[in-house]
Amino acid sequence: MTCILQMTVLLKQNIAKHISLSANETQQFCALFEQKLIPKKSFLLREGEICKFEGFVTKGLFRVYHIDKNGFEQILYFAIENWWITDIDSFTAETPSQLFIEALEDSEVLLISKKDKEFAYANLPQIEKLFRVMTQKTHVALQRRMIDNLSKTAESRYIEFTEKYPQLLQRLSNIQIGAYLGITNVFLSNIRKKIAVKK
Amino acid sequence: MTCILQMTVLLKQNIAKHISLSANETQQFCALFEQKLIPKKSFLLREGEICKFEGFVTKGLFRVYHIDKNGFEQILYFAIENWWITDIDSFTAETPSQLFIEALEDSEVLLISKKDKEFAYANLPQIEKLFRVMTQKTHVALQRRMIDNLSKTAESRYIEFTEKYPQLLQRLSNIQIGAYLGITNVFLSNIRKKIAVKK
DNA sequence: TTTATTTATTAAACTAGTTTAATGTTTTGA
DNA sequence: TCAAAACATTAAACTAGTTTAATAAATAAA
Repeated sequence: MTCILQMTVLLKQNIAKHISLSANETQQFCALFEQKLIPKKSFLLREGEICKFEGFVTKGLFRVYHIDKNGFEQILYFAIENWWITDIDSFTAETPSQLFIEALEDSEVLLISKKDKEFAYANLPQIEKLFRVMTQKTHVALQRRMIDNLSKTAESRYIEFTEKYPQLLQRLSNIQIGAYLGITNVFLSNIRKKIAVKK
Repeated sequence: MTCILQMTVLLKQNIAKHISLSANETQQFCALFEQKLIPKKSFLLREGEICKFEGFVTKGLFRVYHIDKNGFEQILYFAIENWWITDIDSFTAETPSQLFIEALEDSEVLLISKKDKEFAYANLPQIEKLFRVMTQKTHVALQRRMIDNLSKTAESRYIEFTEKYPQLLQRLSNIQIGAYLGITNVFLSNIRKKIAVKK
């Protein structure tokens, strides 16, 4: 387990990537987080629960996914070190979540509660900007993914995934990658074979 | 053409749906918008341009879409009265847009420039919250659409579209609806026939 | 009002991706 | 370290959705 001071270094760096925030405000904001260890295969959130946190991953790997009425899983996103995780819908509206958040590796996160986040919005004016900017960036990325899913074949989506997230590729099974791309692992096997033959 | 005072009523109502803002601040913010008429089939934004505005639709209908390298169109969203339109990526990063925004009917929008929006962020503290909250809601909606596209057949996506946006259905061609759902208009015809037979 | 253009429908051949199932491989856990 | 479970691969039959093309219907333009 990493020491909490060391972990907030990552968080502070991440904040600085989005906005410029005084050392004092940064310190006050980071003090609102608490560390939690999530062992592999355990859940930070399950469908039906109300999401009480917003999290920043400092170690490990999570998947955020939905299970449809036929029992198939769709992965909304993966989160490794330096990524944020939450069910933004359940967190803000305080409604039961339709998502699962599961650790795929032994993981560590910094969590902030809804109450403390509201405290930050009320008392640290720049925090509102931080989350506006971050949500915008996340939204732009999802818009691009939406367009890709509407227009590209599974093969080119897979190739682009391998180019965009090479570090994730090593850490994920084909089943997980398929659930992100929207295809079965069987078809992903075919794609991989086809690509291998080409080379 | 509607009078500008009348149009800002819609804008004020829309703001009030997201946050509570004093009459004074509402007034100051709304004064930053200017009205523009966009005739049917003309463009508010074209690929390659830098998006200089954020817009609020007070009349008419727009589509925000991308054209892929094979010349096919993917519709990111439609916007009718009370919807906001922009290319958030191009607007914030000031990079060339990959999107087109086209009026499908004679339309009216209230536009705010980047400079005036930054003025609002700097001087009207609640405006930061307004756009954080709106971006969050938009993002939640896109997350749901993403999951639907990963898990549901075109037929059920079409049925859900007709249930969710009955007022849009009347105003759009099958070609537009198909480009939103990610299917060809030929296949959409098949779906419509199949549904009609069922009834 | 007539003509040109866009849109919707249908059919038929095709392709991308699924399903089921069998087999071998890797990982996990007691 | 051994057995069980999870994962990856392959094949074969199948289905959802595309492509091309022809025809009819609706809309727009002159």
